[in-house]
Amino acid sequence: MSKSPITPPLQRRERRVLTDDVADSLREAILSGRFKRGERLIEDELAESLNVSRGPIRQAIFRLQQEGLVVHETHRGATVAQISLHDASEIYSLRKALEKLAVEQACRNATEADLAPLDAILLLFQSIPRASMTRRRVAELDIDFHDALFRAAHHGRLYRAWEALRSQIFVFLLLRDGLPEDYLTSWYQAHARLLAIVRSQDVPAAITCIEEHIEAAYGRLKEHLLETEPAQAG
Amino acid sequence: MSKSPITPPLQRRERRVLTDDVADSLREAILSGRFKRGERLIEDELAESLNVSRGPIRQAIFRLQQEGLVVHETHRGATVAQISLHDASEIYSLRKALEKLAVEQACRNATEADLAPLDAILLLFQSIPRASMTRRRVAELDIDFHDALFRAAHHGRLYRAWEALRSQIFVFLLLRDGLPEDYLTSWYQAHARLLAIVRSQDVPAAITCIEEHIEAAYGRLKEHLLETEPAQAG
DNA sequence: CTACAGTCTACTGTTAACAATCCAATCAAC
DNA sequence: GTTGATTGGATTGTTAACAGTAGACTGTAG
Repeated sequence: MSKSPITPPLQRRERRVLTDDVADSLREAILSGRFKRGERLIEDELAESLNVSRGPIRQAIFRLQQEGLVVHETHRGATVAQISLHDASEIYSLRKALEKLAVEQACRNATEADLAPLDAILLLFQSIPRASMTRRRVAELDIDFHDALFRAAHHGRLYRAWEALRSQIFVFLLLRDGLPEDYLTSWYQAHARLLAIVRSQDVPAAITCIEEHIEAAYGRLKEHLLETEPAQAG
Repeated sequence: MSKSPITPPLQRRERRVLTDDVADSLREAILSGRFKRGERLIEDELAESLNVSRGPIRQAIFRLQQEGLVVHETHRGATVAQISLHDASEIYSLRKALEKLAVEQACRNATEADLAPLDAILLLFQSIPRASMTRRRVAELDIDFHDALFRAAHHGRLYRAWEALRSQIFVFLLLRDGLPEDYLTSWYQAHARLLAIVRSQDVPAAITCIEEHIEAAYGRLKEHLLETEPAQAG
């Protein structure tokens, strides 16, 4: 029993492997727009440009497919995923179901240590001058906040389901160009309110709050998509 | 979990590749108990016994990891997943969230053609003599029923989230040994009722119904787990 | 007996060559 | 002009050999 008294601080260092690096590179390339939607991902090309063999490339592509960034068809290769209005509907309806469960579990299971990262993100948000705030920066903070929320739920399978949506949501957050002042203000207020409710462990209030939160986000996205690309109704 | 023999009309024939066969073999071996929980899966051994190289084996293992049947650690290999009470809690809480969304979407989107497979499964259930009914057979019909329900929701991402749980739920359904008469009766009634409500497109009723359905299943499972293995409270 | 260093083996991660498949271009037939 | 077969190049699926790591095993010292 007294084998190793100190467990939590030192975790087994997560070994990184080539596939991990490749997946990160490709993800970044897609999210930054260097690979355009619908573009083919050719294993040989990627292998050469990243200086690895095709093995890790294939595995990374498979992983990105799980994340919804890439579509893969047998013997036909992988392409960067296209998103339509229908995809947005799927993503946000599933997201709402997942986050409702997440806040419920977070209310019940989260310790103060779990919620600290959420505070930190809000603090970081406020510390950044509005002038130097970019769309991408807000998107990162947004994803990080919700990611921390899912972690706080202490629910491994729920977290993995969230991982399958996370990158796709990030894509949506990057879509809009402007960054109006009132958006930044309401962003902070909405997330601070959500965190306060979770901290108070009021499950019904938390569920209502997250529902409104997600629905509002979906509403803004839908409006934007209808404005810019009314054609593809998926 | 029987494969639907009817190919969907006018769709690109799904090309099968070695990885698919390997994944099926391994899944079957795990679900049938030939590979025991916690057992290591050694790539070379599997490759030799299945007469393929290690490439497809590795890919299949990653796929099974996604399904939650195996656990993989870098440089340490894959083992058959162990399930604890905590896992059961995760699986059923997530399942409830997913199925609530599924019935809601099914109420809204499902055509009569989508619901026909559900009728067929119930009919098939009744056509099998109680004497020749096995635990495994009921489990297959159960999974098939819910699988058809998820398909009827017409929600690709939701279906993929369900796929990540499906096999694990199947494992739970196989756990219990007996097959009491009243279980068979209530199984039929519960599923027939659920289908009727979905067909009537009464969303709130359907959600309530599926909640009770999943909670009842979880209750039975928990009771069983506490009886047989009260040690691992994981 | 316990603790620790060095070796050894079994296994996974990676690579590069080989085989099978798709797709577009070409051309013949109707 | 459209349909259907053919062929060649590009690209993915598969294999087998190579490289690196984790864990067990030995032996030694305290």
